[in-house]
Amino acid sequence: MMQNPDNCAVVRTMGYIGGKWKPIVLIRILTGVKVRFGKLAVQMPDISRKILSQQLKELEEDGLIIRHSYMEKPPRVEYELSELGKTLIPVLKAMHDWGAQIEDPAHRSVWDPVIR
Amino acid sequence: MMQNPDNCAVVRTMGYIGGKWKPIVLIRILTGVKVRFGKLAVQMPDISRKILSQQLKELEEDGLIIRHSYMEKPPRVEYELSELGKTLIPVLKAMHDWGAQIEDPAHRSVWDPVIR
DNA sequence: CTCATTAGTTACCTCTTTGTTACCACTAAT
DNA sequence: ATTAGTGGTAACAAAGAGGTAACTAATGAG
Repeated sequence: MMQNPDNCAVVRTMGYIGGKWKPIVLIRILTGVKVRFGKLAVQMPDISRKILSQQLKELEEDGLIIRHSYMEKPPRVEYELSELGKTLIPVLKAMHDWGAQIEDPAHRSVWDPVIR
Repeated sequence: MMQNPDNCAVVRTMGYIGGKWKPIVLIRILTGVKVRFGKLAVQMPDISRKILSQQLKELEEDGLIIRHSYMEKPPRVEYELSELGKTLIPVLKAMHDWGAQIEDPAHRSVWDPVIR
């Protein structure tokens, strides 16, 4: 009966999105359109490029996002949500809604223009 | 437009439940009944008592749970979900449902007998 | 008298996560 | 020749999370 955390569904979820930046990165990617690495980096100035690429790699290894690498010079890499990643949308939305309701910040959320 | 993570609703939510053990502890407490420290510790053998009391203190400081301390010897302390904590239930449920769906474990979830 | 009980706290240590800085390879444009 | 643009990586530093063992105090059991 959930003796160890590996059997706990919530812990499993945390294993996927529990990183410090994972949820934000996912939200930036779930717009549906493919996003380039550089664009993500500009949108999130507080996360260094190394950490960003590290988080993206982990998300890809976990099968939540898909990485498209076009062998061009200069390089072009695009990320998009996988089918598995899309199933996370309700979770991210619930987390967003709660955080938005706790303290009403004077800014437009990423969800508003995208998910409506 | 969400330049820094402090303005992001998802990051704010993670600040409340982002710890490794926070969601599990919350789920154990949300049964509605007051729970004693020792019972929680027994239910979650993988979390040390020190970390458990630390997480409980943080959850209390964040206003998610209420701590009832009866000045007895030996001490008796009971925890229950606060009103604010109850608003987290949909989030925890979403996280649970996703984790349960990813890989169907052969065990009964905490939700099943409690939330129906 | 001594031990067990309960819910911690404190000091000390390790392991993991996160962050900073510098650098690469290649092309096109200046 | 040099610079800008792209998507990174390697080496190192810092911060955070988590763990163990020892200690507290009043009462009741043996």
